[in-house]
Amino acid sequence: MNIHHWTGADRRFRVFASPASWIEGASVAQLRLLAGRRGFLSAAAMADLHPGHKGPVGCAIETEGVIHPDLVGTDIGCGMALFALDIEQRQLHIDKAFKALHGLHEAVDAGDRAHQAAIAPDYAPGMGTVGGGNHFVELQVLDDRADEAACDAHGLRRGALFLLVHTGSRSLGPEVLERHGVGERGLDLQSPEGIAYLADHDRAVAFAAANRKLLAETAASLVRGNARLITDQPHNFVEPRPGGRVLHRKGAAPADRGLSPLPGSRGAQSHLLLPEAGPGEALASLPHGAGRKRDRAGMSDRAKDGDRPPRANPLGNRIICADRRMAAEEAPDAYKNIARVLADVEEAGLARSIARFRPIVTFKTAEARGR
DNA sequence: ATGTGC
Repeated sequence: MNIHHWTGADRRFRVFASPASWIEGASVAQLRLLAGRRGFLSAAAMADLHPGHKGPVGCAIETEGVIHPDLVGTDIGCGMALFALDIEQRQLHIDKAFKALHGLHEAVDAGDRAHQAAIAPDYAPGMGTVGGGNHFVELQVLDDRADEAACDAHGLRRGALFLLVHTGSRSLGPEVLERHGVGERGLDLQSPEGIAYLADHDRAVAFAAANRKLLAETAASLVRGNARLITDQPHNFVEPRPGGRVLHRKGAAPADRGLSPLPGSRGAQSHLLLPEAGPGEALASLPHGAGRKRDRAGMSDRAKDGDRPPRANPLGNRIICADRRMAAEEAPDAYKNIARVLADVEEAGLARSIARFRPIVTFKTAEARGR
C-alpha cells in the first residue's frame, strides 16, 4: 500500500496520506522545520495537512518534556462536538429552522444566565458565540449508517437530526497565549511557567467545550428540540503523556478518547469516526476535517476579482453567512475532498466511519461585516 | 484564530 509517507530518512516525520491526496509543499516544509524545536521527538501529519500561520495545521507533535504554546496557537481548545436532536428530518420545517437559527446569538444573550453559569462556571465574554473563520453550527441529518451495530449502540438513527458545532475558546485562547509568551523556545513541562500555562490552557479547553454545549443547546431550542451530546473532541491542545512526554495537537483530533467527528461542512457530508488501534507513529491522532487547499487571502481575492461565479452547494443546504468576505474565504472549494481524507484514514487503519451526515442548515454569522 | 489590521 502506497501510503504513510515518511518525509525524512530519520523517520521522525510521517504523513498519513496517499499520493492521491493533495498535500501542499509548504506544509511539509513547515512540518520539517519542527525538527529544530527544543525537545522535538516526532510528528504525525494527516491528510488534511495545510500551511498555518506559525506552523503546519493537521498534525500531532511529540516532545521530550517541552510545551510549545505557539504550536498549539491562539484558539486553544477549538474542537468539534456532535449532538443528537430528538427530532426526525421529516418533522422539520426547513424554512422555519433556517429563519430561527439566524437568531442564535440573540437567543444565547436572551437565555437563562443561571443555566449558562451551570454549563460554564468560567463565564467570559464570547461564551455562546461561534466566532469566525471555519467555525460553524450545522444542522445535519444522518443519511448513512456504515456500521449499524455501532450506530445502534450510540442511538444514532437514520433520518434523525444532529448538530455539529465547531468553535473554540474565543478571546480566552489568544489571551492565554499572550500571557504566557509565544517564544519558540517553549516551556519546560515541570517548570513553574509550564505548569502555569497548562492550568490556563486547561481552562480554555474546558471553556471551549462549554461554548460548544451552550451553542448546541441554544440551537436545539430554536428548532424546538433537545440536544444530547454524542462526542466532543478538541483539536488544538496539548497534553502530558507517559514518560514525561508532551503531545501537541494542532488541527488533529485525539484517537484515544472515543468517537470523533470528521466534518465536511457546507458542501460535503460529515462522518463520525470510530478510532482503531492504528500505528504508534500516528501519535493517537486523527484528521480534524478536510483541510484547506486554498488560503484565505487567495479565496478573498478571487471573490473580489469576480472570476468565481457563485456556486450552488452540491448538497443543497442553506447557509447563514451575512459576511461576504467570510463566505468567500470559507467557500466549499477552499477545502480538500473529505472522501479522500476519509479514505486515507481508513486505509491507514487509524479509524473507520460508522455514520455519514448531510448538512441541512449551516450557521456561520448573521451579521454583515465583510467587504 | 482574534470584543479583527493596514
